Amino acid sequence: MDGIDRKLLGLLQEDASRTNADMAEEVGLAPSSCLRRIRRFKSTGIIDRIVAILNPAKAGKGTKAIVTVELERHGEQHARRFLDLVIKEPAVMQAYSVSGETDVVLMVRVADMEEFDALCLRLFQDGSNVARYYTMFVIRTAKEATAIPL
Amino acid sequence: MDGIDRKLLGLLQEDASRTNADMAEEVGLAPSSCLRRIRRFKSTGIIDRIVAILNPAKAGKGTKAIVTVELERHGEQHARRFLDLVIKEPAVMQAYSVSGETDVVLMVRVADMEEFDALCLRLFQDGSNVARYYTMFVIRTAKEATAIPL
DNA sequence: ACAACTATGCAATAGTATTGCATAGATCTG
DNA sequence: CAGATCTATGCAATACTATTGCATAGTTGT
Repeated sequence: MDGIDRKLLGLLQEDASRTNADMAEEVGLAPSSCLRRIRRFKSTGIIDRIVAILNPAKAGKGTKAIVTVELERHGEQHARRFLDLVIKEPAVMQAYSVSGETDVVLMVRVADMEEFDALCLRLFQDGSNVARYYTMFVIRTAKEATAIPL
Repeated sequence: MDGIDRKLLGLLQEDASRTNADMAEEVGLAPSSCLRRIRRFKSTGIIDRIVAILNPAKAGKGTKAIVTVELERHGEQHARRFLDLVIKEPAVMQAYSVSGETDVVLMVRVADMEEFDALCLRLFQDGSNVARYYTMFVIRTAKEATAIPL
């Protein structure tokens, strides 16, 4: 993992649709050498996957909410049961167990309030082990990057 | 935007490194027709970009934190000034103005606590208009998708 | 019912990734 | 320190893939 590797990963995190020859020139390598490094990234798992990032508004999912959840019963078993429930929902894009006041944080993408309401009914119904939940609706997205700093 | 479009966008959100011919067969189109649809996604902006998603741990940024921020002085001018400050930090991957108890939510990726500490010193110093901030460290990532449900 | 527009498939072409091979550099070993 | 081993590199040939022109079929609007 040298400077060229970091530069390449940076380029790929910004735009993975560029041609290999193009990126090779930018980092100062021959196309074949460049390609072999990129392939190594994939085989070692540093690059997890190559994906298309959609524009949320144009994809009809313009509403984003951050939901913090306080569980009723804590402990491994109960926590896992709730998480297993939420990760099945496509609208729940991220789900984290966290330290602090609450136990779980969910990042949710929906079309509108109606869809959000329906989701909450499914996730926070009686028996889903949720004591309370707090919703923060995203008013403005100042930054939404996928690139990890290197 | 028909069923084939949604199927294609789904495939591209999962794996954008597949060959066009491959995906064309899966959705039941000729390669040329499939390619034209994908190109249209890009030109209309439904597809924002194609990127490499890195494995955070293997990229040396294994620590993630969700930071909620309460501003000292509210209002457009002051809020924007703080956001302009935070979006410059590569470690701040997402930054949102939100409704609710706090004003801003940051999603932060760092290597370790030392790096997090240094970041906080830069972001929450005197004069940055922050009244309080609350940090939730991610203990377990149950789900971290980039795909928007269609 | 006709015209205009759009999407499709085929086949030829252009562009790009991929591989084998010889070489240079780095690292290890006795 | 010399020799051996391993790894990365560049070049050039090859294989693969995207891309385009064109004729056709389907759809929409008047």
